[in-house]
Amino acid sequence: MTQAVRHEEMRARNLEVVLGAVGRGGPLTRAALAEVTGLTKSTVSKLVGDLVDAGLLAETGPARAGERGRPGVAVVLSGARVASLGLELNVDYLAVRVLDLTGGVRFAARRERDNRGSRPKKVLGELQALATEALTEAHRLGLEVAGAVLAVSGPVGDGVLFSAPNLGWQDVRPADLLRLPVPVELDNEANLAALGELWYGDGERDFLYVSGEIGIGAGLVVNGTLFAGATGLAGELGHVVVAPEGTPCRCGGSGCLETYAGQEALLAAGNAASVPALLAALEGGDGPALAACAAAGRALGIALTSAVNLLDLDRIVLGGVFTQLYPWLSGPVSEVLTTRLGGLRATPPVLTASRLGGDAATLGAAGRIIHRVLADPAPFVTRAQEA
Amino acid sequence: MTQAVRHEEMRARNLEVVLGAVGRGGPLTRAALAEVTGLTKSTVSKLVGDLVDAGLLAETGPARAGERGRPGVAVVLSGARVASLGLELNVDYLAVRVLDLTGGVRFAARRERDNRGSRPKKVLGELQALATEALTEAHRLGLEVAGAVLAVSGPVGDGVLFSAPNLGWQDVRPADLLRLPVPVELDNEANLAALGELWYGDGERDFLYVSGEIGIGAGLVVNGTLFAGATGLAGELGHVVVAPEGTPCRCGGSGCLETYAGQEALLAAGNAASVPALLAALEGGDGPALAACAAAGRALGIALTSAVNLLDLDRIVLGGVFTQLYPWLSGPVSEVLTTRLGGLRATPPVLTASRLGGDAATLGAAGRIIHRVLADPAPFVTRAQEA
DNA sequence: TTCATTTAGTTCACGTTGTAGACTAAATAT
DNA sequence: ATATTTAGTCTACAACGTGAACTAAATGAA
Repeated sequence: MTQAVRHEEMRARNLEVVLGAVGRGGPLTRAALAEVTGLTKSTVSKLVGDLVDAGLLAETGPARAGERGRPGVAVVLSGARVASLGLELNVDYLAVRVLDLTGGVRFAARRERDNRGSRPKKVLGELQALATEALTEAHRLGLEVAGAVLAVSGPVGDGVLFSAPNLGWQDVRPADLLRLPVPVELDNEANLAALGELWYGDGERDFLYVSGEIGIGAGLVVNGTLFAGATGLAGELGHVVVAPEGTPCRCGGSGCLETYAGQEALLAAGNAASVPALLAALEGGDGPALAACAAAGRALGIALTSAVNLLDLDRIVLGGVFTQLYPWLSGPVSEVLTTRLGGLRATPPVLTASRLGGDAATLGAAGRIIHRVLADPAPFVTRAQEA
Repeated sequence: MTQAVRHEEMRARNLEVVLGAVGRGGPLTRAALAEVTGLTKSTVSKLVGDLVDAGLLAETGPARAGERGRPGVAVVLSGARVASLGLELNVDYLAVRVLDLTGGVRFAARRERDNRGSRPKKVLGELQALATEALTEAHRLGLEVAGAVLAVSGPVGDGVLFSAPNLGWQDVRPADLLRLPVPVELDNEANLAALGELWYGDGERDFLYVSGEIGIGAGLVVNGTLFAGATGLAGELGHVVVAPEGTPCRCGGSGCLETYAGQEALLAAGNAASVPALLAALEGGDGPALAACAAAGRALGIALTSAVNLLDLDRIVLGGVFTQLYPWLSGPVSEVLTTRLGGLRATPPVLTASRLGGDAATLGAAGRIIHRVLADPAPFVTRAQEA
């Protein structure tokens, strides 16, 4: 239901409109903002003034020199006040990242460590230490950290990580074990990585981000918005059926994509002990490794065919392990997509490797808080007091 | 991008808030509306007055008799002014329906006729005649028809019906051949039927509506909103892969759901010449017919498993031919869903037959216009003139 | 150099809309 | 009959955006 609009909400919405226009349109003068937003110059002036006072916008030098007329003063997003904390808990590493309002990385750290089989308390304790470092640094830089988001691999709902196949965890509430002075939210790694690609990638607004790890997840972005389904569990690409009578899967079904293109299946089929080993074998032209990738690619192509038909996808971004395997996967995947979708779609979907690689999840996690501030700056803005 | 909010938009939004609250909350007094919306009594009074003057709300008799205090006057949606026209072009029939703001059916007609192979011009000419009847009747009832929406089976975009497998049409612009005094929009039958179930069904706000015809389409409703994908082509359930090395499909792929559960496959496997014949055979316990349905059900179950994993579905509504075949399909479909999803979801999705049956599409088509008026009533409301 | 022209930004009286609380209206309870 | 309670209206007021006048700061022409 739409909420009632009072004067306060009108102002809040217009603050957002101005801030958003600057965020998208680069440096803009007040006059240009009036043009773009449809508000009058007076209104824009007031709003910009308040946003500058709040530390969300900053004036740059005079713009547009050399032309006739008084040059305007352009404003840009200011990274001086608000920041956010992105956290990632992966099988092989822990990562944190502090982002300011402009998308600038103010702090980033990553600790390689094997979390397989470790107890939640221990792993989250280490993450807490890392996060505290990040918060300390943010504080030293004079930044107000508006919140934190933690990315985990596995289905998430209501603050609970239902299961983490790669860690062997079940029904964990990370926020309870992660005592931080800022509120911590939890979300799925694939969803957050998709948002990372959306906000800090190449500017595409419609795509499916596929995260290949032990499990295979996906995050769907449509018109610049994440689609998470009714309860936030959408994107379980790993259990899309690729062969109804195929290999049994831990989910209870059989022939799920995961049993053909999941990390474990890939390594087993490629006779490799680890992903680096598999990569080395592939680069060395090793037969089983190449065959394993080709088979995984075809399976992925079939699952993606179903996904394209259901979700209407024009662009697919391969992330996680698939980013590194992209040179060996893209051929078979594209081939399957092209043959199977030729009769239905004018052009097959564009396939690319993730541009952000392993940074996507922390960028998306931190970006989520940043974009919440951009979408509703009012709480950070004090009404200008008429002297 | 959010648009700037001026006083006019503030008022427009609040008109919507009040109208929407009445639409959802049944008869409500001004006092109750103030409570519900968070607006003050004075504001609500003004807005309600204008909406009543506009013919969008109507006062009913005094509410809440027998209690202490002055009884309030409840208002309800008024069906007296605005109406809309829903049109459906199906293989076997043409249908029209006039709906008023309350969802009341003011006119409905359906002409059975076999449109297979007919030229677009001829079929749409007949539809135009039927639609004109409907508009005449609406006019006689004093209703202002705000618009019309036409439901067709097949992928649609930008007013173009790209292909209609059941009719043998390609790249038709129905609105051009359908000269009516109201603007005509075009949309996919599965999407519109899904909206019909949402607005005039049993009030569920999250479900996948599956339309089984010659092709198999689907409309996804999440949180009361239709999900149509980036270009409006989402929901092509018929070409979800059910068996990668299976029966070749007209789409260029093979093993698509359509080749197992599409109407043609069903009739062929069941040795029946038509759907009524198949139904008769099923009721008579005919072996091949029963086997055909069971096989189609299993295939549908596999495709829906993929859909549930990708879209996070809690509820699936079977429409089109599947509604009539529901007694024979639900068993195998449920069984497959339960086994294959058991390890992933707490409860398997609820499976039901469409409640509206063949009426869903025209209801959704007409409802689309109605809900557009409900979502933005301002154009219909004249500012009250202070005498 | 001077001044017209052009564009940017600010100021202020005003219009529109929602607010708060007093006021009127219409019912039941005592 | 009168107090009490709830509904709805009325009116002075406040919040916010508007529009036009005004000031500021640049270029270009005389």
